[in-house]
This record gives sequence, structure tokens and C-alpha cells, in this order.
Amino acid sequence: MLDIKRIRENEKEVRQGLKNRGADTTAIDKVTSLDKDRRKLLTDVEALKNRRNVVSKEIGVLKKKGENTDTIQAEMRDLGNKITAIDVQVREIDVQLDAQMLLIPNIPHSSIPVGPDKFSNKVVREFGKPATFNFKPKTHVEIGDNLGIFDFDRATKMTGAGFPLFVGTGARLQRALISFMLDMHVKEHGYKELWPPAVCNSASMRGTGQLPKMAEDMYHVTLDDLWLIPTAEVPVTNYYRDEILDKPLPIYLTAYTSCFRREAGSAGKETRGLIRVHQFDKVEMVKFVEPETSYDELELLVSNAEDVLKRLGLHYRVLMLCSGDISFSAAKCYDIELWAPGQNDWLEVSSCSNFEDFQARRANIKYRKDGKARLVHTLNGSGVALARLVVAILENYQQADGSVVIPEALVPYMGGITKLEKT
RNA sequence: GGAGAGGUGGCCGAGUGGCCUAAGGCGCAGCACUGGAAAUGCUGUGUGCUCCUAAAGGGCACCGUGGGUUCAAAUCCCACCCUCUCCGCCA
Repeated sequence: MLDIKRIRENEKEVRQGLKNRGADTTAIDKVTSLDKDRRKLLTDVEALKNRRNVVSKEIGVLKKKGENTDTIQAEMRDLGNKITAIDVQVREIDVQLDAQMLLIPNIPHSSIPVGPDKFSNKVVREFGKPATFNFKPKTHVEIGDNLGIFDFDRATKMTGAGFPLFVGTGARLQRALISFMLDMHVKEHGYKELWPPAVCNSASMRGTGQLPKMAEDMYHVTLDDLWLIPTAEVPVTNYYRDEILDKPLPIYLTAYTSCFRREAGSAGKETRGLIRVHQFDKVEMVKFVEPETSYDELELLVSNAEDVLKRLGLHYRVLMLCSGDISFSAAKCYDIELWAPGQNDWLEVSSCSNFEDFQARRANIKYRKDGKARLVHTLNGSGVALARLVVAILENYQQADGSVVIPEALVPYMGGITKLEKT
């Protein structure tokens, strides 16, 4: 959520930011007009309330002296009715104002390219070189089917399309990658590990910005009004919801969770394989930092995610997303994409964002600076998403005979297995 | 699912209609004491909104949430939510 004062005082800048995003600015019209009405009513009603408070106190004193207060009480009764009437108006405005504010996305940071869509994203760096093959590289689906490490048909039987099922060394690979990444973030990058719930309540979903806008993209357990998390960002960021942190910043948290996404509106797209699925696994990194340092922290966050890929010897590139391509809550965002030879394309495996105080305002997360409570800045990034990482590993490390070499760093986590082979 | 207890400031905790402008304690900050610290003492310490060009200062709201009663509600009434304990069921 944006600061209403920022809209009030820098309306032009806010409007320009929204335009750069390709977002609708009519909410700004509504907000500024509601805000004006609200403040006028508040001034009026607060003056009346002040009078009521003062007179009520006097009544108490007079009564103690045994004096008759019927006339003043009648007067105050009228005043009370006036107050109630205005309060009702204020409350109606508050509801509308809140609803509008929740729909306004974050303002893109000045350092990012302005553009309407992903074609304006900027490649900021590239690591490694594309793997070369003396045979035609297969897709991960062909490789995996041949090795028997996943089973999409049976997964469809037990659940439905888009829910992957890993088998044997495929399942082992998942577990190995999770441990490998968590260990790295905990031991080398200074994160504290959490193992959070896979469902969250609506307040948490609102806190990180999934609700109200993204309701259709999530699985909703209506009986209990709980939501399956689309990313560990939700439980991990809400870890500190409604708190004033008394520990020193920055705070780094990491967590592995399954992630659930309905992928509404993408029916028929990339239905085969692991690239777009309803449930996938991800290690997430979340940071709570002082506003002054949040952009430095973002660079560090990206490098933490890159370290995972470097260690696995994968070819990747880092994109700075343009104003039209960043997510609802983000002010600045880097995507990391892995090269997948079988797809002959780049795969997004990480998205690292600075939300500034946008989530902190919604989730009410503060810290103390010189005795004053201030909103923290929140950041998060995938470190990294498993399903597509597996795609890249299979496609990059595939051999002519159909086997797949396990990247060296992963071998200890695979219990010494160095190669996935048909059994 | 059944029964009971409870939700008050950063934290603990008192408070059953009007000096509650929320006692007391802990924590935190400043000062004093000290060679320095601890201990001790003193002082100060909530959040949000709003008025004011700004500062200074003023006002309003907030004791789980939402309603209600009253001139006046942390306190009385109604509904709901959450947490804890015990019992039942259960990995």
C-alpha cells in the first residue's frame, strides 16, 4: 500500500509512476477526492467530539455537587446524534478509501527502465556459456520419461494436470536440491531457516499483497477461509506482521515450501512438463531492512540467488525488469533466467524484489530508529525455484546415452550418486 | 467436537460508569554517581489520524473485533474472532 501522504503531496510523480507501469490511474482520482472529503468531515466531527468530552466531564462535576443537569444532557444528546451521523459518513468513506488504496500498485523505482512489457527488460549480466552437445539435446520431459524419474500420467490420476510427481532418484534430486540451497543460505549467506505453514489466512495474504487482487490465482480452502501459499514469501514476511521489531536490522530469513498456484488464465499453455505447474517447490529468501539500505540489500539478495546457480555450474542471465513488467507490490525487481538447451529458451527461476515499505505498510511491520517506530523495507527472492531448476539441470547435464550427470556440488546431497541412469 | 479460562501499552500486569490524562513492574533512552562498569537514584518513554505553511503546540481515536446503552464506557449489554487448559478423536 502506498502512503496516502505521498499521493497527496506528490500526486504527479505517483501518477507518472503508475502510467509507467501501465496501471490505471483512476484510483488516484477517487482517492484524492475521498481523502479531501474525509479530512473535512474529520475536522468537523472532532470539534464536536471535543465539546462533548469537555461538557461530559463538567456534568460529572455538577452531578457530584447535586446540581440538575437535565438541560445540558438533552443538549449533549442532540450533539451525540450529530456526531453519529458524521461518523457514519466517515466510515463509509474509509471503506471506499481502503478498497481503492489496496488496488494501487507500488511505484516503480527511478533506476529501472521504463517500458510497457518484457521486451523492455534489460539484461544486466550473463554468467557462463551455453552447454554444447554433439547430439540434439532432448527436452526434460523426454529425459525424465526415459529415466523414470517422474510420472505425469499417474499424477494426473491422483490429482489432475499440472501436479508433478517425482519418482526414485527424481524424488531424491528434489530433496537434495532443497537441502543444498538451504544449507548455502544458512551457512554462507547468513539467513535463519524457517519451516512455515503451507496455508495462510486472509490477513497474511493481504499483508504481502496477494489479496485482494490475486484471489483467482490461489487455492482457497473455503471451509476454513485459508489459502494455500503461492510462495513462502507470504508466511515468512508475515512472520513479523503487526510487530515493532526490537532486534537489529537487517533480518534475513529463508524457507523451503511447496507453492500452489492456480495459473488461472493460462490453460493450455506449457501443459507438458515442469515449466508451468500448479504445485512446485521453492527455497525463498526474505529480508527486513532499514529503508536506507534496501537497494544495496537487493543487490546482495540477487547475488545470493546467483551463487546457487554458479555452484551448480549453470548458464544464467540477470534481467532488470522494466516498469511494465514488475509485480504489483514491487518497486524494483531482478529476474534470473537459466538457459535450457532442450527448450532452447531462458527459464525464470528467481525473482528478487524490493518492496520498499509497500508490504510493511499493509502488514504493519516496523522497527525503532531513535525511539521512533518506522516502517521497515521488505525484500524477497527465490533462491531458487525447484521445478525449473530441475529442468535446467536435466537439459544441461544430459548425455548422449540418455543419462544425466549430477553437478559436483550436489553429489554429497545425492548420497554419492553421480549420474541419473535408466534402471 | 465438548467443557472451562483468558485477550489491556515494546513486554508482564492492575483496573467493575466520571481526577483512567490506564496504577505498578520490566525493558529502553537521557542524566547523576564511577577510573570504567554493575548496582542505585532521578527524569523521560505508545500507535494512528487530523489541524497548523512549518516548527512549537492543539484536537480526535485506540484496552481482541464489530454493534448497542449512556451526557459520559477498558469498565454495562449483544454478537463474533482468536489464544490457552482439560476431555474426546487422531499422524
